[in-house]
Amino acid sequence: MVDVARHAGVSLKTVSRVVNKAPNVQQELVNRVLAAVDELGFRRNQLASALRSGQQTATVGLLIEEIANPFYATIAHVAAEVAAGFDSLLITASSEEDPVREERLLRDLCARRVDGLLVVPAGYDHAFLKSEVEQGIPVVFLDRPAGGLVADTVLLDNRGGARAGVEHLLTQGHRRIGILLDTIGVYTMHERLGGAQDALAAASVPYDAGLVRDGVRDPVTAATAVAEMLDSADPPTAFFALNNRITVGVVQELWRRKSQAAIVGFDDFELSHLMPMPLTLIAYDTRELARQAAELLFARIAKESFWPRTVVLPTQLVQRGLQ
Amino acid sequence: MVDVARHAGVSLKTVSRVVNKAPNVQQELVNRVLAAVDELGFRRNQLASALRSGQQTATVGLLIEEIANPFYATIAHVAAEVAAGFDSLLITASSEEDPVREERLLRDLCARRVDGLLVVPAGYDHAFLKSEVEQGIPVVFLDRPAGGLVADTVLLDNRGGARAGVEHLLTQGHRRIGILLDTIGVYTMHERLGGAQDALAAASVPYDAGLVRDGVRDPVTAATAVAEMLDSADPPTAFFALNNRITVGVVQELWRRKSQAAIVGFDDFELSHLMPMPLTLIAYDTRELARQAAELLFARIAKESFWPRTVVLPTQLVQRGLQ
DNA sequence: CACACTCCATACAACGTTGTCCGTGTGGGT
DNA sequence: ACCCACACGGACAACGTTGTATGGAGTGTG
Repeated sequence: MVDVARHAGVSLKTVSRVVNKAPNVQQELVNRVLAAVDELGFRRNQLASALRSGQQTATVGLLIEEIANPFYATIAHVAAEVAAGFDSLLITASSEEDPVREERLLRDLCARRVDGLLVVPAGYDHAFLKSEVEQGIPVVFLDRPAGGLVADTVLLDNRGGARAGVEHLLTQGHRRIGILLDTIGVYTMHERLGGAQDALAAASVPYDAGLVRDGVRDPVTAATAVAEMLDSADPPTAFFALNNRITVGVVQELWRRKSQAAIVGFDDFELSHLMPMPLTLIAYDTRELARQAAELLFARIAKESFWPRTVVLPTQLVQRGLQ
Repeated sequence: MVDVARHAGVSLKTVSRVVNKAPNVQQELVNRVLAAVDELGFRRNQLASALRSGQQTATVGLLIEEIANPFYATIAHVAAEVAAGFDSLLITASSEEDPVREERLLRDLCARRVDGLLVVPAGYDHAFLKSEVEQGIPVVFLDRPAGGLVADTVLLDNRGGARAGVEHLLTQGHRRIGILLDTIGVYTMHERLGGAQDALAAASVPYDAGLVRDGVRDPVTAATAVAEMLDSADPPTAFFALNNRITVGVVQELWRRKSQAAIVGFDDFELSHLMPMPLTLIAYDTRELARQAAELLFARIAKESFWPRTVVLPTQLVQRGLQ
């Protein structure tokens, strides 16, 4: 800035005024300064600026599990969109479902003095964020609730959606329903399984733990699990897949052996309508999930104070696949 | 830090030494300081740290078109992985194919003093980055080359891949091949179309501009274009889709009308093997593309000096879809 | 001609941290 | 008793920017 001032023949302070679009500067000087800025290729140092003038880094942290997953990619997209509306950029970090990594990344983001945090929790204890929150960094959790911390949260109606999905199978006469899920420890999986159990109980269908498989991490293990269950003595006539990767695996195996078993899956996915068999899916608006969370965060950043909110978004039963 | 020093009964300087893991500090003092850090919830201010000690923000900028697109999501994932290996975080920004937005975002990233930039260009002129590069911010371009700037670049063999794809159709006897592409102005599209023309010319098949449709932005317009071409007087017997969104649209329309036309598509995609008809796809290793670019960038950041490199990665013809 | 007002220069401190230099005390080796 | 390395404190400047304060030149007003 000193160079720019010299080059434009004005004072350092005037350059600062121009760069910050402060009023009370003659148009001619503004032009001279801008010309000098252009000529010297000057860019104001955001670090120094943020350091000096209180705390506005115009940067927001987003912590997700894995950016390659379309669900989180959508969240990142919407969050970036909302952030852009507030002239902010997004630092996206992936915890890979590892609570240790999660804590390290969140601390790092705080050290960078981001204006706020959007977090899809991987761990169960976020008490370590308490001091940061007290020091004024707003945090909004989405998709999963925080542990040991009262904070704004935006969730999906996992339980209600799962219940509706299983009810759909029950009204079609299915009584033996294979249920496939990823890690039971993850909040969403736990809730969805709970919803399925609710539906079974409401219809007085006994809950058979032998029909439930957990640790189904990807399409391949899902296909294997389906094969085993279908080859058992009393096979299921329908499957409930608790996420879209599992749904894909189930489709693959059922199609391979031309099975007529029904499928209900949690999560819609991009090419679901091109799948070779009818699917009933529990869909929801991922964009809306992210939008609400991001806007909540920026409301907090703008110092709007209100009690921590928890928003729960509805799900919807839809029919997909080639008929 | 002053508070921490007081609380631990040591000097400010010693706290700095401990926080920076400098040698020559007694273990007992280290423990006292760390205890005080923990108790007061102190986090070193990265901004101030980076400002003072030269330039190491441990942050890298990634500019892509759109994070919701799985191709870019994969790039973001790998870039973040590599960055994590260097204890860095990623600021991801989406240009949405808008050169104006691109320039604004890149300037913003430079103002934040990122250690380096990974850029998938949207515009054609990146001369404005020259001064930044001279000031020491390394830039690596990927998937598309930069305009008006000599810099490290990692590309795919778009032309060779497209040529191989069309050659595949030609050897199967197809002579009328419908070609569908997105904006011709985009580098990748231009190269792929060029490769297709190369193949046609090599086989002495006349190039019929009536068989080429551009401006095919999504699956729906692709399906419409396919319908129109099939309903024309002399319909194509095969289609070459220049990206995966177009491929999906072609599949949809061909399946709807039970057409036997052949498909070759550029880009593989996640559920391609579950598509209801055989597809020949030009696949490539997106992860490798991103990995090479990211590692090139960090090599530059580590001040390894060598002539700007251009790396071109091969493509591969693969068979997909339910047979 | 005194007065207020605008526009700007100059000077200085501060944001939180780190590099440098110097000074001091301690313990170990000759 | 000597020297020396080591561990630490204290003081200060600096990174690039912005907020505050002060004063001066120029313009317009009564």
